[in-house]
Amino acid sequence: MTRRQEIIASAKTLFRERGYKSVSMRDLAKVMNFKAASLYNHISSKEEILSEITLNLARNFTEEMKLVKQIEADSVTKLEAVINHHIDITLKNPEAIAILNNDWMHLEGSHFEEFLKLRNAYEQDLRHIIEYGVNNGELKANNVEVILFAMLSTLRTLHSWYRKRSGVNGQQLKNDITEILLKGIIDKKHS
Amino acid sequence: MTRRQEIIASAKTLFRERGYKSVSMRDLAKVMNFKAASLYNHISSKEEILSEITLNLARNFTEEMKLVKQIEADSVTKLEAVINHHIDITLKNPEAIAILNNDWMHLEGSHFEEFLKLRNAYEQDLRHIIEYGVNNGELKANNVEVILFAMLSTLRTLHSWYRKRSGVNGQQLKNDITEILLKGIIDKKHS
DNA sequence: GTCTATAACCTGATAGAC
DNA sequence: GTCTATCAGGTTATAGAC
Repeated sequence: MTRRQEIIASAKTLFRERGYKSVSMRDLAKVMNFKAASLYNHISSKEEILSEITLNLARNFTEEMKLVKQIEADSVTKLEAVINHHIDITLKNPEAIAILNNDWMHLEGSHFEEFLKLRNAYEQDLRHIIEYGVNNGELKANNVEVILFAMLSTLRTLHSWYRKRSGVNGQQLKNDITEILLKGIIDKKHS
Repeated sequence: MTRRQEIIASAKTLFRERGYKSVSMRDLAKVMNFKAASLYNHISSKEEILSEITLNLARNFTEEMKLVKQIEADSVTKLEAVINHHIDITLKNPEAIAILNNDWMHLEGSHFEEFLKLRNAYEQDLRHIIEYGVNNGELKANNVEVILFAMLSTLRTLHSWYRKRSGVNGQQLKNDITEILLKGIIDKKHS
């Protein structure tokens, strides 16, 4: 692991814990056991650390969505694939997801623009999958935007819940979340 | 509206837009059309503004949950009431909810402690409603924690989605979200 | 109740010795 | 590649004139 990677790894922990704006370069240097000035031999600015963390993750999501779009399947199967990919990424990168959710607005210039582009494209792809399912009768004719929002809200904040109960079984989590999001929580066998 | 209330109203907009840590007292004074020092005739610290915004809202949620606990009804009816209350509060205070979600960790001392206490109690009350429903067969025997998390994630981030499509009908929103959270999105009539 | 001035400190980032 | 020293500016908050 290069020094640069170590810096980014430490930043992930601190940024997640206290927020990007509350962590100073001196704070970051302290946990690395050297001085703030030395950080600049490995990175060129604080914002570069933020963009490396968030844009790598956003590109990761974009790649996974590309795979989902390529499979030949119905809408529900594709939604299950999106959920599974999202959970896989969350279990591997909970800190980066938290930072992306909370601090993306502190990206600057072209980094900010690239992030918005990737996020909007991801949402648009998921919207199309849902619309397709509504149009062919797989999904209820609810407001597509509300379905999209409910799914993304749950998936995007999974990291915060997973943190409190780590050690949870990944496959079990996928099953539970897929069941709840797609089929709801009411037991039809009742009453 | 007192000057103090005007300051807090302006702070709600700025804190939501850029985050508590990124808004300086000079920024806040500027939109009020006076100087930073003058703010201190009406408030005693920046953190006091944050705590007023977030703790008032958290107490509001606690009161609504108290009403839900008092009604005599089954689990599903209580969950519907929680969803309706949450949506009502969101439509009235979208800025405060965003700030509470993103910046609660910047509360200090007793404010921080009170917030955690209120939030944990709210989650615990909701957990009990869900557990009751699972035990009497109303709800599926999914992981209670996953159900709790999925509901709260959706409700807590509703403000961000509502912002982009304001003017949405409140009752329609309640119906859609209740349907999706409780009954899922798959159309059982299909295949 | 708002102002100017300022205290005391923190911020990201750079220059240059070693 | 890490250090010390420092720049140029920003931060919350206070003192005291008006």
